[in-house]
Amino acid sequence: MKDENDGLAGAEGEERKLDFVRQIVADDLKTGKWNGVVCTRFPPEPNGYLHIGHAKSINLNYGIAAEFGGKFNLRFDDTNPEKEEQEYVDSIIADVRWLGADWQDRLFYGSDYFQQMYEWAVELIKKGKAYVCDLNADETREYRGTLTRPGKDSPYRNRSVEENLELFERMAKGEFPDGAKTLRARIDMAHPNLNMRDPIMYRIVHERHHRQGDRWCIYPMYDWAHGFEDSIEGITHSICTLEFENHRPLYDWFIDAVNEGRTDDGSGPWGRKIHHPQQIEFARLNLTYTVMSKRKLLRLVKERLVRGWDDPRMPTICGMRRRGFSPEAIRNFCKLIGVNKFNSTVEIALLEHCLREDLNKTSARVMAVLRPLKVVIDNYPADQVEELEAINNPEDPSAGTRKVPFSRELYIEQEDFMEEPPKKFFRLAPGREVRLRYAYFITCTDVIKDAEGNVVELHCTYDPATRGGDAPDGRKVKATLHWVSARHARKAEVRLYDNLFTKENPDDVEEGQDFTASLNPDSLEILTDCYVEPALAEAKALDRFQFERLGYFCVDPDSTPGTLTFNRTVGLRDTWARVQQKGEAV
RNA sequence: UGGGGAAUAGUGUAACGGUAGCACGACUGACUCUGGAUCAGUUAGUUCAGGUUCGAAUCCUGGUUCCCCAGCCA
Repeated sequence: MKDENDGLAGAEGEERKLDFVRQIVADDLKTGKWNGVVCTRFPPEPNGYLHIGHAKSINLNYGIAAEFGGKFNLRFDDTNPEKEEQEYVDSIIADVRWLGADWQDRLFYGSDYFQQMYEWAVELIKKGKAYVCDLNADETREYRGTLTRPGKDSPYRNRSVEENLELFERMAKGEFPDGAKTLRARIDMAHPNLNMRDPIMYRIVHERHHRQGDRWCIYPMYDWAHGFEDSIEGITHSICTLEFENHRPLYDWFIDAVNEGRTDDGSGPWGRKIHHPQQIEFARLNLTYTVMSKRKLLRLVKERLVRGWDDPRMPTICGMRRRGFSPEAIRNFCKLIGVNKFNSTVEIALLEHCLREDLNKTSARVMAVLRPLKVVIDNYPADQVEELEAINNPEDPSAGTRKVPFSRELYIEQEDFMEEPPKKFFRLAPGREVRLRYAYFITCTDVIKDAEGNVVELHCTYDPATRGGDAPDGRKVKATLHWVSARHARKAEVRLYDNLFTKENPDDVEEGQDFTASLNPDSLEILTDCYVEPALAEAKALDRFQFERLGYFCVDPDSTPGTLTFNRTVGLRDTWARVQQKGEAV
């Protein structure tokens, strides 16, 4: 922790630029506002899977704790039994851990504080700051007024403390049906901030809670619960997203209401003051060509528009993991996008940059042919096999080398051959010589076609003097192709992914349509006739590789020794594809 | 129309009254046994109008635009 603390200054010793949240934390540390304590938290509601937007929050909160020598809590904000499930709790724990945030032994549940919250609610009633209201949901809305018109007081607003106490107790005992009564804060029905118009603190819900069982039938609302969850845990900086800015006055009001009549030494009538954290809001992450709201992601899953929460096209953490993302790539992305107070949309290209940057350094290279074209080396002995040495990772010499089998019949990529090549096409063509990576120079001598005129097989000759890939006479070739030996290759299925949506902003649709109208029909392409080099036979789920010249690939959990299955995480930067596109554009 | 926030290259983000910088993208070129990686370079910006100041992205005034709020969701 010490090192990272020192890391406030960059490696070169220059000041690291602090985002506005870190600036606040640094200032608080300087002024001693919290006596040198820093405590943050990530407070997900277990009603969905985590996505890349949550990763931004996790990295912010955990990063601050780590950098400033503080603590980081993982806390489930499980105050609504109707939406929350253990499945989500489990997935969130796994995802936060995978992302590398360490909460040590501080895994908490807001629902564990229900009794304390209940007692504070009783205290507010006694202080005349809360009342039981019999208005139903529709009436409550009517009484609330509108953005421009003030609300009006509930007819139940002036019940006596005794009556409120009795009614609230009976609510908690389960004497009333769902929705019959609420406990509300007595603030100001004419307040310009609607959140302050006597907000509901408790509602009646006869529903089994995933942790509390049937112990409660009244459940606290977010505004009432959240500040106390932070307070109880000693959170110093309660970091949340922009839409809660309007709720901050209420966050503060509730804690101040409890603290009224309390003192620092506990001498007053209500005892010792409770901790009052500072809420700070930042802008949530938006990414081009994807959606980030839980509601929309849930819809994609429920309507089977994707294969599930962990579909590799999803921006969920589990989807990205299955796609082949590394936590490091995601962390670095979060570092680059920064933190601010205004809505912005980050280009997916930046995420892909971070991905490639990490994968380039860490992925073992391997050869695979996605769309095979058979090549016969006519002058190579029919029963000969050579083991050629290949480098596992040019970016990491310690990764060593491996042997790749070479024989007379090979597969190369269909797109690496053109019968009538345009000027800028450097790869194989009739009469042209190219290099097979780590193997030999070959020259195309004959093209075999089927009845429709499709190229189905190539005949070539090889130059035995170029073994290993270098010509002793110093002659050069303009292209190096990847290949696999037909006899030794393993068959594989490869799933290619593209953006899930065709539009930068999927919500940019015509009247009457919704974001599903922007779904990309070509976001998944399954190739079943692929060949990979034999070294891959042992690959395990989630192992990451670079298929040379093609991109980064990851073993899908569906993969079995019999049917190897890979996901394309992201392609390599492809200069040739761009040259081609420009050619088409002209 | 009430209240709360916010505006810096195409995108994301710095500059805290003193030369508007960085990253991604795009485009050149060098190098290369991955048309990858790497390296060098080019491109392009302070929402607008006033004011204060020797000096304004930064301070002040006014305008414009965008986001959030009327769940017994979080």
